Amino acid sequence: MAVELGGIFDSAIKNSLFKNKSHLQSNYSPQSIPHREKQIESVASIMAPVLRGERCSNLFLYGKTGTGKTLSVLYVRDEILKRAKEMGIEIRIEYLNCKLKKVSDTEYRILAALIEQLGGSIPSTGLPTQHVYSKFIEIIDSKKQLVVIIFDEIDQAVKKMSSDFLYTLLRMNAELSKAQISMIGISNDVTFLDNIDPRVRSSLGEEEILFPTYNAVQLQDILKERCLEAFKEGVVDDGVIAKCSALAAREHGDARRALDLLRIAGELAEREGEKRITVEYLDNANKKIERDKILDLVETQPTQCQIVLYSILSLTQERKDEKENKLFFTGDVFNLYQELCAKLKLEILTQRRVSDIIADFDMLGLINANVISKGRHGRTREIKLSIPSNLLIKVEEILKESLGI
DNA sequence: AGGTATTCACATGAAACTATTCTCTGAGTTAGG
DNA sequence: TAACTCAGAGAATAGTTTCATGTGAATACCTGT
Repeated sequence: MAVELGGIFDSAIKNSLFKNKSHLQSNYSPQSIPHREKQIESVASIMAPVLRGERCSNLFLYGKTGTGKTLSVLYVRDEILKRAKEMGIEIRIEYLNCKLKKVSDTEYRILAALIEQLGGSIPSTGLPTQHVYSKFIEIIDSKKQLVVIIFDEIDQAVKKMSSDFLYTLLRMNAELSKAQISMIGISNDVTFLDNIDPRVRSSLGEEEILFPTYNAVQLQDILKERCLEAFKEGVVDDGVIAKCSALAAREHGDARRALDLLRIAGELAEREGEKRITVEYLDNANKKIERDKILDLVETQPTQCQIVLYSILSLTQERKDEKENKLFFTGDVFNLYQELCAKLKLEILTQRRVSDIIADFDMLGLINANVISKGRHGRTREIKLSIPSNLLIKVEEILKESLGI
C-alpha cells in the first residue's frame, strides 16, 4: 500500500488525472442520488413523523448490494437532523452496520456498539448480556427522546444469532417509559423477510421499500455525474463510462463496484503517466480487483485453513499432470492434509472441521465444490479450484511462505 | 427386465468442550496518619 | 484506616470436537415372466 500511496502523491503533484478522488470512494455521499428519487421520498415521508415528535413506523429496506440503500437512508437522516436542529427538537438517529468486524455477530456486541454511539461505555467482554440490555434501556430511557436505529446489513446479524434478538429489540418500546424507538432495517438479501419469525416480520416490516438494481443506462448517469466531480476534464472517454456501466450492470447492477472499477482504472492510468483513461485500463482494473481480493483472502487465512488450501492446490496440480481434469473429493483432501500436518508437526483437525473449511472456501469463491452422490461409493464434495491460473503461482508462493515449506 | 433394498462416504446439525480474553469482587497488603 | 494489589469467579467468544442423523444414487438382491 505504501508504494501505491507514493505513486499517487508523486503524480498528484505533477499531473493528476483526478480532481477529487474522494468522490469515487464508496464512503462518499454525493449531493444528489440519481434514479432514487422515489425511494428517498418514501423513506422521508415514513420518517417524517419524528419531526412532530411522534414515533415513526419501523421500516425495512431491501435490494441487492450497491443499489443505494445506505446512501439514501443516510441522506434522509442528515436532512431530518438538519431540520430537527433548526426546530430545536431532539432526535437521535443512529446508524449501525452489523457486518463490521468490530460489531461482529453477537447481540452483546451490537448492543455494546449502540451504547457506545449513544455516549455510554461498555466493556468489550466480561459482562452478562442481561446487564448490557438493562444498561441500553437505561441510556435510552434516561430522558424523553425519539431514537431511530438503522441496522445496515441486518441479515448478517440474524444469520448468526437468532431473530429473538430482533424480537426483543422490537418489543423494547413496552419497557421504555419516556423515550421511544423505531427501527430501520437494511438488507441485501431480498428473501430475508420471508424466512424469519413472523412476529418480527410483521413489526419490522410495517413499511417496506424495495430498491431495484440499476440498469446500464442508470449506472451511466451515476458514473457521468461522479466523473464530473472526480476527474479533470477530458480524462474520461464516453466509451469508458459506457463500458464500465455495462460491466457493472452485468454483475447485478452494483453501483459501488462500478465506481471502484473506475477509480482503480484511474489510478492505474495515472501511475503509468497516461493523460486519459482508456478501455484497457478498465479491463486491468477489473483484473486487479479480483486479484487483490483473492491474494488478500489467501494471505489472511489461519494456518490450518492454509494447509487445507495448499492440499487442494497440490491435488489440482497433481491431477492436471496425469490426465485432463480428473476431479477429487473431500476424502482426498483430508488425506493429503493429514500428511502435511504430520510433516509440519501440527495437530490434525477432525474431518468434520476440514469439511467445514472446504465449505467456507466454497463460499469465499476460492474453490468450486458441489455435493454429489457417487451412488454406492457414497456422497461427497466434488472439488475444483477456481483461482485463475495466472494467480496460481503467486498463491502457492504465499502459502509456502507462511507455512514455511 | 423391472422393482426394491442396501450401502457407501461423506454432508449437515446440534451440543458440548477449550482456551483466551475481559470485568468484577473481595481478601490481603501497604503506607500514611 | 483508606488506598492499592492481586488472585479467583464469571461471562463471552472463536474454534473445535463429539455425537447424531441425513442423503442420492450405484449396486446388490429379489421377483415374476
